[in-house]
Amino acid sequence: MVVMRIGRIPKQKRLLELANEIEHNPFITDEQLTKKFNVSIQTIRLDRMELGIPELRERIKLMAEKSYDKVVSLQIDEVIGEVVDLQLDKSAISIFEINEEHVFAKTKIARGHHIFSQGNSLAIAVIDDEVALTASADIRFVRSVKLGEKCIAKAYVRNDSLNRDKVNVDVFTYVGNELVFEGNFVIFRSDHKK
Amino acid sequence: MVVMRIGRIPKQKRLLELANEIEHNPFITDEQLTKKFNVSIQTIRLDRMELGIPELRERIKLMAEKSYDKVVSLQIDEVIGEVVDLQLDKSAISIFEINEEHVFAKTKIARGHHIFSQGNSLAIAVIDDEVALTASADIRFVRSVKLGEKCIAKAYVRNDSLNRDKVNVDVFTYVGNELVFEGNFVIFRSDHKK
DNA sequence: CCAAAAATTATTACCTGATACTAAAAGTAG
DNA sequence: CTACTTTTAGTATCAGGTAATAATTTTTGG
Repeated sequence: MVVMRIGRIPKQKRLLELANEIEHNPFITDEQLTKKFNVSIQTIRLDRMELGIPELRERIKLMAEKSYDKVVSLQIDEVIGEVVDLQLDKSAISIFEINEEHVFAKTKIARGHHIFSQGNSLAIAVIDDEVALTASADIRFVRSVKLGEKCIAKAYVRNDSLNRDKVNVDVFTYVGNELVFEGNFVIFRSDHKK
Repeated sequence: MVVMRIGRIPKQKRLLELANEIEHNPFITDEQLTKKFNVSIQTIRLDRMELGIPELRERIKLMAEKSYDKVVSLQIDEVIGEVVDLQLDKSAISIFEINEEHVFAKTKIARGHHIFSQGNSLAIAVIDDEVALTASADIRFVRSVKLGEKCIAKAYVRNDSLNRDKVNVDVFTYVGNELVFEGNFVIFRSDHKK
């Protein structure tokens, strides 16, 4: 068995530390790593091989590609959550999963505005109009939503409105069959073209 | 005056198209650009110089750094907007500037949920408690907010509440001295420790 | 203690996508 | 024709690597 003696840190430990170092500083070169670990550049490269960590240039390229995709997808998210059903001017359903970036670090409970955002953007999406803006809303958070839970929002357009420029949309959001949020949104529409 | 004859596109036009090409495909090499524009690689490089566009590797590095910063700052944003004044259990003020990612592409009007998010997170921040959650809210979007406008949200804790577990917070958001949003938030607090 | 195995270091050739610089050729205007 | 701009060509150099082969050092089993 291979057991390193004193004087230099053992290989296994170095591998762990190397992976860690690159993780939280992806912009470090092999050259700089040799100084950190007091080993030759070849050792660093063998280590990277073993760990399956690509070279600096590949790493930053991957990061850039990832963020580039994100920018594109950020412009796609006309709706917070994924619309699974849409009947214009009638009803709509969207699904939104709560993950780390949506919760309070301490409690792992979703921040209210994300739940609101899902409902609000669905209420906007269901309105078949060029320009639809939220005028006001009356909302209630029935119970808190936790990390990992899937929120299913259902929006219903109330057609009892007298005024054609204002539409009432009711939104109910569920986790499973438990109601977690409800809201009544008053939406302004620019001009109804149908 | 320099006016190019037929056969090749004029320099000024090429410069514009080059900037455009790199803008929406930052991962293109000078070599690939020579084929697109049918000029030598030196010309491409002179053009980049003139336009102040860095080389491929610099470009993707900048993108990666930007996204790396974003990941870090995403975890900092306990509050949407920048808190400029905070008197716990009394009042708070935050500033939030509307930029491209917050508006509808067509109209350049801010999506309602961002305005809501600023108000909601400020209402949470002003409550001096370990766990504070939004129970319900009654909100009104007074006028639409446009790209580039700075929203100043002011939150006031109403201390007329009988129930110590529920707190009412009023939020008024202004652009300049125009009211754009108002909301009354009912916040649940876990246990008041003072 | 000694030989085999493991780990590390050294060396060399090569790659991509550039910069920096010098020089020459081609096109264009007056 | 000539002054000027634009474009092309060529060379040297760089960073930050890959790939492969060999040599050296360290460790350990027995």
